[in-house]
Amino acid sequence: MQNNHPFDNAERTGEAIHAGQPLSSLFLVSAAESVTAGKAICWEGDKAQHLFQVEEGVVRLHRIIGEGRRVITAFHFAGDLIGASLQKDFIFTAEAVTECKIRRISRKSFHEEVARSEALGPAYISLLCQEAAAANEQMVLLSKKNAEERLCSFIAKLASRRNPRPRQGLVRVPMNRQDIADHLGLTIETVSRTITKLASRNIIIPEGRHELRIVNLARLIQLSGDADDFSDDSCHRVNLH
Amino acid sequence: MQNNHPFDNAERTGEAIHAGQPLSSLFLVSAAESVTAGKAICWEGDKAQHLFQVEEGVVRLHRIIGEGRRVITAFHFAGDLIGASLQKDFIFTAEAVTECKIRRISRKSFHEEVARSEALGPAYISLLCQEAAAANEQMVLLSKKNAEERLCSFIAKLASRRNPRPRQGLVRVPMNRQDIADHLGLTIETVSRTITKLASRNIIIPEGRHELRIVNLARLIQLSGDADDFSDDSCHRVNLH
DNA sequence: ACGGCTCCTTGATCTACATCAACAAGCAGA
DNA sequence: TCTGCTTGTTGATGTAGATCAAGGAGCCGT
Repeated sequence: MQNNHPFDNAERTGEAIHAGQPLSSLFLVSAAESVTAGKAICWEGDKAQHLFQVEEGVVRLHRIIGEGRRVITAFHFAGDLIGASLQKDFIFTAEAVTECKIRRISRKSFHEEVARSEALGPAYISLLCQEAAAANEQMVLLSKKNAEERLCSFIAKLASRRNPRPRQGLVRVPMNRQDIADHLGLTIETVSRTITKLASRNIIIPEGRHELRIVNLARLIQLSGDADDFSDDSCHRVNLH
Repeated sequence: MQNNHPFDNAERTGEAIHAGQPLSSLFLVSAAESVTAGKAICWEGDKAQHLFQVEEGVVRLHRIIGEGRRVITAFHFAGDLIGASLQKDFIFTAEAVTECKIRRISRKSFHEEVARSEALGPAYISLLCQEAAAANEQMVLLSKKNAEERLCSFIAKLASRRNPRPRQGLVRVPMNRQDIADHLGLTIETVSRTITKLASRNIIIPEGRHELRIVNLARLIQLSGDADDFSDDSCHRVNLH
């Protein structure tokens, strides 16, 4: 669909993703399923009978509210679980951003296995806590950051993730502008303009639609607005208030 | 501080809050502590050595990002736990909105007890899932709802919660306008104007600073924009896209 | 290599909400 | 009851980002 280089977009995993993640082993009992880019994996409102693991590729989770407003609450990459924090129904629709390989396990056996094993319970809880922390970050972003800060936060997060191409500051951006916009609470035009502006300031260089070269990571992080940064004039403004 | 009628603001609980919530029992070993309105219970960045339970009153969780921008990620009411979804450090500052009574338990014993008991594990996981769902709702609100929808969502949620005054549609609003603004990603002025507008349309009637009479709950919910509402013309617009 | 897609960029204009600025309403303390 | 302080309301104006509109760039199938 929007995926021109399936092999480039797909994040390689091998069995690497199953190394540090005890929960991953649960998914190995089932065969990997291929999902074409753009296709749904599960639907908001359906009974959440399975959990999924992304083995290869990128997945977006979204919700629609009246009049076709779409919110992408999260992207999931190779190794990530989908549906861990659900109780009954899916509260999001999951769709493949790129060509994906996923595995699934029934919610029932998942919980049985977690109950059975010593190690799995803590791993599961830890995962839920990480999701909570991510959700918190996103709330802060959506609540108080401006367009530039949102983009910088997003790009910095993409860059910090083990990217499949370890080449000099080159970050893969598997999702299209509309996905980014719907994740950051902006429009496609604002995303585009902001990227252009960051490029003109020589912080990043777009290389095609799906790659960004990070020229100045330190500045990018600074501009992301999570600032433990009291180096410049921001101090003064704090004191003013 | 901003609490003029301490007895009215405080949510009564007795032992009622410990009924349906297995995790609550863990907190009964410690004595209840009183917290004056406006005082902090824990600080962002500190080691999260305790979990808290609100026994009486209302607590706000917030984070500050550069230049004094404050985001209130959640309010917690009688019966709610604070810090359940943390791993190491507090990622928020918790402050009493009203005069509060809280109990605490060390993170260590909490996890020991959860590991020990059959019933506690699932209750804990269930709590984490509920928090995740709430965080998702908030992301949608902050990402795509306009000021009116945000206010209506907020008021409807307040109303749906067992309010201490069961009188005809009268909802207590313990927090001040600034708190509401920082929770909804708006300014104090916009909150004020939007309430005035809803009042002029006879959907709510403000009674003093800390109470709202809900005149038309159905309309309020409609306006909150979570619309499973395909009754009116919204259908057409969906089809257009 | 040529239409015909879809996705992206750029420019012009509009608008919801923020910001700035009074002022009013409560309440607290003398 | 008056005085002062904090919180909330209302109005005037400004602006970041949305919306509207028009190309341009990359990719696909033929």
